[in-house]
Amino acid sequence: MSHHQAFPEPGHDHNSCITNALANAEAHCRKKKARLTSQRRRILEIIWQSHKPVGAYEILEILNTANSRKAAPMTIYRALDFLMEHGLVHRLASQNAYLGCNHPNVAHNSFFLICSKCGRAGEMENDSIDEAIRIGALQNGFKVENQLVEVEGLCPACGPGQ
Amino acid sequence: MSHHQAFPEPGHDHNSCITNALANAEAHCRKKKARLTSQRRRILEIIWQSHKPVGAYEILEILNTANSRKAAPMTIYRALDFLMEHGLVHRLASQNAYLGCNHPNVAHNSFFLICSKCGRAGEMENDSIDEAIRIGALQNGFKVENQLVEVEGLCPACGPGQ
DNA sequence: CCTGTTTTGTTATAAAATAACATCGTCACG
DNA sequence: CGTGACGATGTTATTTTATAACAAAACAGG
Repeated sequence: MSHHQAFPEPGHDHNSCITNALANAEAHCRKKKARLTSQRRRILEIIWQSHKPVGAYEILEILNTANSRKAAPMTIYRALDFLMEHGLVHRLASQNAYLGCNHPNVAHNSFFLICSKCGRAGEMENDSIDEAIRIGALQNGFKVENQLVEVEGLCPACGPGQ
Repeated sequence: MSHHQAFPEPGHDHNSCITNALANAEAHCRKKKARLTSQRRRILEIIWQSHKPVGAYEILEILNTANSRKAAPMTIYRALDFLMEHGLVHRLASQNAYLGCNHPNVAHNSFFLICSKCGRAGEMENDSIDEAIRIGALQNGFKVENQLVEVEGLCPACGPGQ
């Protein structure tokens, strides 16, 4: 059993995911003296409403249905920039969408698993993949700086067993 | 030494890359009874002008500077759809750009190496990476259908040795 | 309280991709 | 040699995603 599963159980207590993520974010930002303003916090909270990656304009719409003041796209992208800079959110290039990260403090190369059925996404870390990529690249004389791994398939809840 | 290098030498005969790629494309389409029309061929040729991934609108511009008839973006995207469908071109999600593939016939999971200095990109295949991803995913109860690996770093020509 | 910096607001625009429908070409079949 | 159907292209409009540029507000630190 790994220290954290990429995909939570379907019936899990998601409120605690949210609470947890926000608490980690608070702590992380306090330590880094970064300003997790209420707006940024709110947007992070929206991102954590589910385990599905969320598009910037989706976030915008959610924010604006809740608020009477109407925000512009820039607002979202600026918050996302901040959140990504501090590792609180990752961007999934294959989806143009954003996913919360609940362990911003730990340095990590992330791999993303995206369920083609339910749309949820999970993050994992894996030294073997890292290593295989590093070696594969090196065989081509290539020095890795940065890697992007996004895997589509079936999550535990949607997989063949179910 | 592998049967094909992801990155060609800086001084290589690039005309032969182009010729080669187009010939492979012709052959592949003939076999598959797919219609590599002159427009599609032309766009493939533009993509092969370098080993750098090219954006759709870049292609458009190149096409339109050459021609008096002005094409619309749709034209490019349709050609790209065709070319991707037949494995003649891959899309790099991290760049919103397209890269020619010179071995459309061989079934392959591609990994892409993208040089952060010169912008060139190379394709490689690697069973170890495949396998590491499959296993890593499986440890999270996830069944892989499809994977995306795009690695940024320094190519042989730009790397620390140079 | 002032002051410089960071954050947010606002408007406009760029960049990437798709939708919908009309027209044209080509090829197989009669 | 038609002709009819299907695939390819043309055309216009629109959607989706993201950034630029500058003004106003909020805030930390002295």
